[in-house]
Amino acid sequence: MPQSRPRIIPEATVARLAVYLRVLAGLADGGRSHVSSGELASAAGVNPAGLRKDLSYLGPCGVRGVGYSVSGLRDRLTDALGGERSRPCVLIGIGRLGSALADYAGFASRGFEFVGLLDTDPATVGHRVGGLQVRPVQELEALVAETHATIGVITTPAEVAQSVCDRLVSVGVRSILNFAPVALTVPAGVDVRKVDLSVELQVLAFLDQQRDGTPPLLAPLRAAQGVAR
Amino acid sequence: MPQSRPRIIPEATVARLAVYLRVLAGLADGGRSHVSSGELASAAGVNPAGLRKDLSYLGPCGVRGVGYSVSGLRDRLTDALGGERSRPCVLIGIGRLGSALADYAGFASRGFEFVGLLDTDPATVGHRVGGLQVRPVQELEALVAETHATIGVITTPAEVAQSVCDRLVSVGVRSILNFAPVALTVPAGVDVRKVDLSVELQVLAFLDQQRDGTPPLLAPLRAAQGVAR
DNA sequence: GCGACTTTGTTCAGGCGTTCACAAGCGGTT
DNA sequence: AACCGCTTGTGAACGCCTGAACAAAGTCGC
Ligand SMILES: NC(=O)c1ccc[n+]([C@@H]2O[C@H](COP(=O)([O-])OP(=O)(O)OC[C@H]3O[C@@H](n4cnc5c(N)ncnc54)[C@H](O)[C@@H]3O)[C@@H](O)[C@H]2O)c1
Ligand SMILES: NC(=O)c1ccc[n+]([C@@H]2O[C@H](COP(=O)([O-])OP(=O)(O)OC[C@H]3O[C@@H](n4cnc5c(N)ncnc54)[C@H](O)[C@@H]3O)[C@@H](O)[C@H]2O)c1
Repeated sequence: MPQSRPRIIPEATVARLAVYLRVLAGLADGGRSHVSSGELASAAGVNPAGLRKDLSYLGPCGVRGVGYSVSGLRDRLTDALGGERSRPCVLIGIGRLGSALADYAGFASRGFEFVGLLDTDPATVGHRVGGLQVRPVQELEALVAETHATIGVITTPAEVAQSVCDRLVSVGVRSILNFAPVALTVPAGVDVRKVDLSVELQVLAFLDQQRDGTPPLLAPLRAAQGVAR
Repeated sequence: MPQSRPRIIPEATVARLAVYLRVLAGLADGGRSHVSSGELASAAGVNPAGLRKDLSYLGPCGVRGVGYSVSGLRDRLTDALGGERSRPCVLIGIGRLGSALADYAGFASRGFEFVGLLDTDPATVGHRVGGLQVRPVQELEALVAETHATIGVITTPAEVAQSVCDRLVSVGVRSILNFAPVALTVPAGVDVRKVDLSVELQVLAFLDQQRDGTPPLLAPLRAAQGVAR
């Protein structure tokens, strides 16, 4: 009676589970059969105790005194994060960034497959990118209905991102990854994650200034471990 | 005697300040002179009270009963986040993703300027991308010394990311933005921020499954406001 | 078969971040 | 000049997450 699943998993933990899963995939390729929490944590760049806490949300999945079975834990994590089934995605805005994403092989290996590339630019529509032909954005609704895409990725200019988002939501897409520098408004029940590269650079600039300007009162204290977050 | 700065600013707040700054830039272009915390928060996709708390780290910068001066607040934020000075950046790995970043105009407008593009591939070296010529990666050390670059952006394959990172650190770069799916190890005093797109998709997949699988016990409760994080 | 060592799983405390609610302050109006 | 409404700034409570210490448990060696 494996009835220990119903525990809720914090979103921060989910993000780390995805990292562990990738590390485990690498270890499995390398032929390793077992790992300790310490080694896995080091490879993932986190605290060993935190890693064990994260894994404990899935119930016991290691063997005391030995560690974790690489393949066993990988399968468990795969399952917890949504199974192995392929997740069809649509990508809207096939410019420089969109093309890079469409071409990227690293998504397919995790089960994320682009089933539709959409753009308005007549010069772009019709081109093949990453094995797929770019289609006019007018076909968005039909394409989502046809392919049952569940994830929408927005790489259009910021001005049109909200309207694209609205169209995605209207045809049932409830998971959206947004690269445009705007805050999207969506109804409850729809999840949006935003990737904002300018903000990342700006935070680095701030930390840089803080380091040079006020060295005595650096906020907390960085772990001497030297492992980045 | 504007001596109220020494307060420390949480990193989460810094990231939001960068968002506010972008919204303010847009409002200034639109000719607005004042904004209320409510309007600004709505545009940034955050809670109004939280926004005011964020701004309070900079000391009082609004007028009660009126709101915030758009240009005044923008200047204050610009200053807090590292000033207006141009921040020279080097980009290593001019593949699909690297090219997209090098070509992007949105960074320069915030003061981030790429002063060096580096790659190993002989087929890529010499090409012009975004107004800059790609240089062989052997010149990394010389280029950083010459341009005084303070930020390094890594878009190489994961296998070589750590070695590239080490070289950047060895010549004094203390701010690194990493797109490769590995946890970089750096000495104390160096800041690394990681952008992991596979993880973002994986989190969306998890939320999707959670929604369909266990609707009754959704973790906290989503804000009815419908504003995404 | 037993003991000791290794590593997990969990509990506890501390810190951070977020949210709500209210008092203080300013402008406009009478 | 005083009042009223609007908006900021802040204090406090709450919840989440992180980091560390401890006990349970299984394996390996003898
Ligand atoms: N390129 C980067 O490195 C980078 C970095 C940070 C943020 N971004 C953001 O990502 C987004 C895309 O950036 P980019 O550099 O690829 O820009 P881009 O101009 O190269 O590409 C945008 C694409 O969207 C298409 N498009 C425009 N309107 C559309 C619509 N209504 N429906 C469908 N497609 C439409 C355009 O035809 C174009 O192909 C922008 O919002 C940008 O701010 C990009
Ligand atoms: N393209 C995407 O959408 C995407 C998405 C998520 C993550 N990533 C990650 O970003 C990184 C780059 O992705 P990409 O799609 O641009 O790959 P890519 O293969 O197109 O580009 C990588 C570039 O790095 C260069 N390179 C290799 N070794 C180098 C070295 N030692 N020094 C300098 N340059 C070197 C290569 O010549 C190539 O030009 C990868 O780590 C990838 O996992 C990419």
